[in-house]
Amino acid sequence: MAKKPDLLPGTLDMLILKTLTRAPLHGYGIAQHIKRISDDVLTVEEGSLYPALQRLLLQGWVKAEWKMTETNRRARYYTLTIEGRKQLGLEVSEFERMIAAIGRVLQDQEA
Amino acid sequence: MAKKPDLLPGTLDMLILKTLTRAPLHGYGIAQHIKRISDDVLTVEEGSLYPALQRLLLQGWVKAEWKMTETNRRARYYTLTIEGRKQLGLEVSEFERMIAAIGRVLQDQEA
DNA sequence: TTCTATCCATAGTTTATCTATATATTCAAA
DNA sequence: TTTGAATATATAGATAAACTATGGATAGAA
Repeated sequence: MAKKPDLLPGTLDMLILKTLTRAPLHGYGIAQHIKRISDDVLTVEEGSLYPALQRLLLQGWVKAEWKMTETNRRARYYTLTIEGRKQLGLEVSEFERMIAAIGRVLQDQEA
Repeated sequence: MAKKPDLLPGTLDMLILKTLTRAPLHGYGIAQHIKRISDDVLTVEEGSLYPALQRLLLQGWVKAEWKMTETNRRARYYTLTIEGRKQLGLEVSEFERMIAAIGRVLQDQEA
């Protein structure tokens, strides 16, 4: 039996960037937000999350800053950059183009 | 600049299985069909296609048979099995569940 | 004080896709 | 007639993303 994936591969960076359009947020909060808004369908494992955040930093799509949370915990807050916002737009367009194309294949009638 | 992917990772098996609901077909024809029906958005590279077909055979979701094409060429025709049809249903449900969840994240309003 | 939730991070594995390459045949064009 | 494009299969090796499994640390509640 094939196990259900936690994510659609290739969509994690987009989901993180989108989450950061609301406000700067730390990694743990990003993962929580994605899980909650998706009604528990999408789960971001730590082993996927932190490498993804490193990628985004390296690309200059987010910047990071250590701060204290409301509950007095040390956390690294990520903020979307201008380039990151642009990148999000590109990724969303491409994603929509892809799922529309997949939709055409899936809806193609047999017989 | 990130290169546009040819496919959304994780969706190829589903696309192949769906293509085979129409009629048995050889690998080359499957790739052509997906490309055509998707309006050239989805391109299945040979290095993705043939390993995918091996996976599907191994899982018992398709069976294969060598035949001659209409143009008198030797080709391996793949046929969807009962299990393959069932699997397709599962994969389509899961895919739709995922994209609906991603849609909720993407549509979440900032501000 | 012990457990749960919050928070970060990396090492190593797995898996899918892609690039590149190899082989072979048919048919049309030059 | 030979050359190239399209048809057809397949694998090896590289790349990249995600996952499993760890490890560490602190706050606050029970």
